[in-house]
Amino acid sequence: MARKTGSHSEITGPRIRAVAERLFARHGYAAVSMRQIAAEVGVQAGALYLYTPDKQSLLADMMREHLEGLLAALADLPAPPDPAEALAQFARFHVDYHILRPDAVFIAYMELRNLEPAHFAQVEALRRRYEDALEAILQRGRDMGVFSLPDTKLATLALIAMLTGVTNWYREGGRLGRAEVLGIYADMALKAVGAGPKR
Amino acid sequence: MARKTGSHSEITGPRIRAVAERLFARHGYAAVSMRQIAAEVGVQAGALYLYTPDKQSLLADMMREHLEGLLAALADLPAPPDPAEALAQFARFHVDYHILRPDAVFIAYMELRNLEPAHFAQVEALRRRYEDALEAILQRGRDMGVFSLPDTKLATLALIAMLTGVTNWYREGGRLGRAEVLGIYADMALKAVGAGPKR
DNA sequence: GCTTGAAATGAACCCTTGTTCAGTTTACCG
DNA sequence: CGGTAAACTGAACAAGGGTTCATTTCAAGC
Repeated sequence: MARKTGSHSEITGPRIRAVAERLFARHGYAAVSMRQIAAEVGVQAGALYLYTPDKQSLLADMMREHLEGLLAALADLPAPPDPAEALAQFARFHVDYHILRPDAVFIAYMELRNLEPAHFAQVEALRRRYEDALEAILQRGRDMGVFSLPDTKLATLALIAMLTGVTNWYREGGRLGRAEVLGIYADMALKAVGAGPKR
Repeated sequence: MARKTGSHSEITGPRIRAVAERLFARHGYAAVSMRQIAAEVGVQAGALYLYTPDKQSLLADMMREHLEGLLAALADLPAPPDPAEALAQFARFHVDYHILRPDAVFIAYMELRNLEPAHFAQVEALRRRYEDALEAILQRGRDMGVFSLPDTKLATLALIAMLTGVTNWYREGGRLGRAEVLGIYADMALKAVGAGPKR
């Protein structure tokens, strides 16, 4: 039988993913070598291949899992009937989720170009599904006359860019607290689409 | 004397920068080799070193020049007394400038991590100056009571992220024209800070 | 305690990297 | 037309890349 206590496989596997995520985010996928990852994990480079078929899969799996987690968390939210409330909830959710995972977010948005076509298509489809969720909210708000939007697709991308930008500067323990930041971004999002902030 | 007509140096130099810009934007600095650049220019790798001391300088110069151009263009704008007008002008300017140079923009925002500390400091200072220009507009609008902003620094970064996001999707000849896009972004920016769109 | 097999080593594989440089080409100047 | 210097080649360098694999380690189960 497989070993249990004392076995390292259940520790090394996740550690590789964690280290790779941090290094990829910090220096970029192409700039990080398998030997660097191995060194930080405390293992030889060859050992990495017990946990991943190759470097590319390490990246692709990481991105896919991040986006699947994001979509799953989004699906767990209630669906408020009021579009303004739905948008405020989305904005808070998005900022909060991204603030807590800056490395994964950065990689998912920046390393798309380093994916082979097959992996790229998978990841892009997931991202598209997420954007569609926001666009549906905007569409409904516009149909109900509470949002004023010349173009919902453009607004979707503009809002996501604005909200995701939080990862560029937010640091835990900084000048602004997390709750505060969520509120400000949600307000800006609501105002940007022509709805008053939720009180 | 130096040759003039027939000399390639005044052609090869700019071509190297142009090719490098496109490749860095497409694949990332670390993923592009000097041999790839040379091949696209139609020259041997060694010849690149007649025009740049090393690969790192190629990147750093590119980023510095982009940001200097951005700041110079910004400085050429008039300074409208009305904050809302100033913000609308800034938004239009930012989107327009970025739409026309997607590769340079992408590199300036994404390859910061690949700069050596000395180059990084220079580039970061330029970017900071640009952000400060927008923050000054927001600050003045808030002081005059026409913008409602809990935090001007956060708003600055949120707006820049939103506006810069245009490079993620805008393509010349697409569904929306450039003028149209400028207008929509400017409106969203104004609304986001609590000012009505300029008419 | 001995066997077993998963976990990890460490050396090797071949390829590509950034960079250098002695030598060749080329087109202008005098 | 010959000399000159700029522009470029092409081969070499040492270092590091991703990946493989025969071998060693060692805790778990009998």
